[in-house]
Amino acid sequence: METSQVKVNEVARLYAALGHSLRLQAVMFLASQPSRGAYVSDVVAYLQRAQSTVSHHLKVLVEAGVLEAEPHGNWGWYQIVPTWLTQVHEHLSMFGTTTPAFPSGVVL
Amino acid sequence: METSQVKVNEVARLYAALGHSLRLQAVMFLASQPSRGAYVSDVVAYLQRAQSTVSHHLKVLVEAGVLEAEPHGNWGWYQIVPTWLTQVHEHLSMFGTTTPAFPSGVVL
DNA sequence: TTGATAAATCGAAAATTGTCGATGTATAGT
DNA sequence: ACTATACATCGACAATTTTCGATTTATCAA
Repeated sequence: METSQVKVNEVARLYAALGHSLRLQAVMFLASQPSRGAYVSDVVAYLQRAQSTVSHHLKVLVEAGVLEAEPHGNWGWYQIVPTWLTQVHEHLSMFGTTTPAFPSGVVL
Repeated sequence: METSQVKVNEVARLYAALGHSLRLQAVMFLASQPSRGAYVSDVVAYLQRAQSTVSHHLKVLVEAGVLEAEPHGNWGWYQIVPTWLTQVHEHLSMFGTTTPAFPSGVVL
């Protein structure tokens, strides 16, 4: 179905965002901060990559819904979206449902 | 550190494996089967892609630890690794969630 | 207003991934 | 042994992603 296909793409994008070691480390770094966020320059210092590279990855994480950006002055503040873990858990629960909506015709 | 770096790469590979709509659909399809597994030909019929393409994606999922392969005769049986959901939840718990480990209804 | 700083965006090269047809390999049935 | 079937693997091309330096934009401070 089209609607569930949209959801699949959405979830796949979420997993893909976490499916890169630099991005995963960035998320873990942000999650480890007491404020659950940090400035771009902090992430750059932590990941030891070019600033443009880090900006790119942070953008990917924002587009996937894992992070949210909140500029303070000309400092880029990024923090974990409070609900993203819940969303992941909800998505994972689909693997436990006994009767998902799949097209009929595929029979074992 | 190197040792935790290995773990990060491992987890990132797990997310990356799920971060492609075809592979995510394959996993959902297998999870929807009463036996939690299916033959390659069934997945091919479901995903409507070339057999070689499906084989490739199934291999990626096996290498990430999501699926396990078990040849029956010359039929390729693939099934969900019973513990992979647990692994994902374990990793997610490092982000400091208070969400229950398993949504209701999930059966491993 | 001028200069310095932080980060986003651009442009391009390198690396990785996705896709399919063709071929190879092993098994099952006759 | 021969044939058909199921799947893996190969080879090649296309598409996407990753990375960095350079540039641009915006903000702050003097």
